[in-house]
Amino acid sequence: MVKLDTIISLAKRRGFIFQSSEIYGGLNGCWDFGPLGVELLRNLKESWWKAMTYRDDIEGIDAAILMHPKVWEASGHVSQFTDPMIDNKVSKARYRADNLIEEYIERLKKKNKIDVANEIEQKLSRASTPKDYYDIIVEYKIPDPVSGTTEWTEVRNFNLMFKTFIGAVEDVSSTVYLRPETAQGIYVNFKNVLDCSRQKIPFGIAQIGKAFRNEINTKNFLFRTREFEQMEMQYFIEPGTENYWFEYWMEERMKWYQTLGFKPETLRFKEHEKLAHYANRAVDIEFLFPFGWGEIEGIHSRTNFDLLNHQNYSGKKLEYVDTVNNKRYIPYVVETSGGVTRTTMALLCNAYDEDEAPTEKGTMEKRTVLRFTPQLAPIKVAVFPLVNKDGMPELAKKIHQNLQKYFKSMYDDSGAIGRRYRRQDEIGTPFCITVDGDTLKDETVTIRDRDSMKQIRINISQIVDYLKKNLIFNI
RNA sequence: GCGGGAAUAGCUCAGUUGGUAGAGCACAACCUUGCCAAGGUUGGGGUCGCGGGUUCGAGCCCCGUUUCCCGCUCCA
Repeated sequence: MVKLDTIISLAKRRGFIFQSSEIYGGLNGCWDFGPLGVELLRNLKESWWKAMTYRDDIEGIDAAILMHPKVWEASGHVSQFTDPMIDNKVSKARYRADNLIEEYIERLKKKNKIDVANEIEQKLSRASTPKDYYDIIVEYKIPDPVSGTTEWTEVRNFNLMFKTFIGAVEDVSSTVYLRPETAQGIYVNFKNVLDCSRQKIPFGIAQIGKAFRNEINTKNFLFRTREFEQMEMQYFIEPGTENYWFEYWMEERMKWYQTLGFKPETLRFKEHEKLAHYANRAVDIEFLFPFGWGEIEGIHSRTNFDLLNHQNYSGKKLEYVDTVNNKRYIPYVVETSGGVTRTTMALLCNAYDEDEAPTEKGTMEKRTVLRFTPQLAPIKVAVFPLVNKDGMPELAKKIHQNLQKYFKSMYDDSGAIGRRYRRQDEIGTPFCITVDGDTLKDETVTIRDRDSMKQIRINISQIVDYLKKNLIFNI
């Protein structure tokens, strides 16, 4: 397994990913995409957009990041997207207060102190404010597992939503949030899309966009960041059909990740045991990162939780009327929520490989190669003159300029030919075209394949068709 | 948030008991080169993460801080 350091170093060196505000010392957990990174990112999003919206039953939207504050009251984010944290003054360990209490209950149960355990459990189930949690911890003298002491700070609520202000006055009435998920932009537009699109249930709405969470910790390069991009699709269905559609989307989504070139053994489903308040089933698609398994997409059965709450909070009917079967209901939702940023990192990890390539002298040398599936590769094709004379550079440039109309192409005449192949290998360019002496005579060029390093010879007029054939998504 | 490690050129790193910075690769130009990098010549690029302090003098010592990595914790 490749080390994360290796990926970070290559990403920096070749212009995939830079640290945010690097000249000022960086900003914790924030990263910028460089020239190659942004191509990879856009190719990924393009692939998802096509897979989701190039079908009859899904429409796309692009909602604003800033939304009415009531959206987040209705969704439960204002009250529940919050971690009640408590610090032990001796060990300086920090815990989520509710987790601390739950662990204590478990320990009591193991010691057969069932009565006390049940009593605390009762109180925990009614607790919602920081003070509620604090009172339980004090009343039952719950100790710190690390230090064994009961010297606790107050419980403080960390809401994970970023706040900002609309207009000149910075107060409660002007407070808005940066969206912590893109899904709500879809729910609040459910009626609009339904009314304009002539869709019938079941149908979905897809969206790609940035979301923001004021995480206490960022971690593992792009994996946990405060600003990230999501690709989400909310599929609206008739209540009672959620199990069918859940299975359907699990399968569809896993198939899609496989078309991106992920090795099957690096992907798995992970069923959630503890469910969030809005869900009645949740499964993650996980990728095997250098640091272990990590979620890249969540598939959630969200019932009618969100639409029902938006109906209640807004006072606007969000029902679906099925005129054929004479039914009316608030639709259930099966959500597929993919992380664009995380998947881009996963693609880099998955693509990274080292093998051996022959040298001029006939020995073998280490070769670094990013094995992106051709459709995702930042640069699709590079064009070289074999040597810089006899009109080869001019002809190669002409071929490159023509290809640039269709594909991201690169021209390179610097250094030995083998070196130029290696440069392209390291950034994952799937095809390299070389103009040589024969090209001047019979208008044929060689096309060299990144993975096999094998070459075939074709006519200049066939290049575009050849590349098109190999660069179209097969989904 | 805790513990550990690290930060010197784009990357990987060296830098003597403190005496005002080097290598390899990369990059640019030219030459060479007839298919798998590390031939030649020349060149650009660093206030040693940032801020203080000690000192005649700090990349090196001290304090603070930022950022990254690893392990815990956390991830409605």
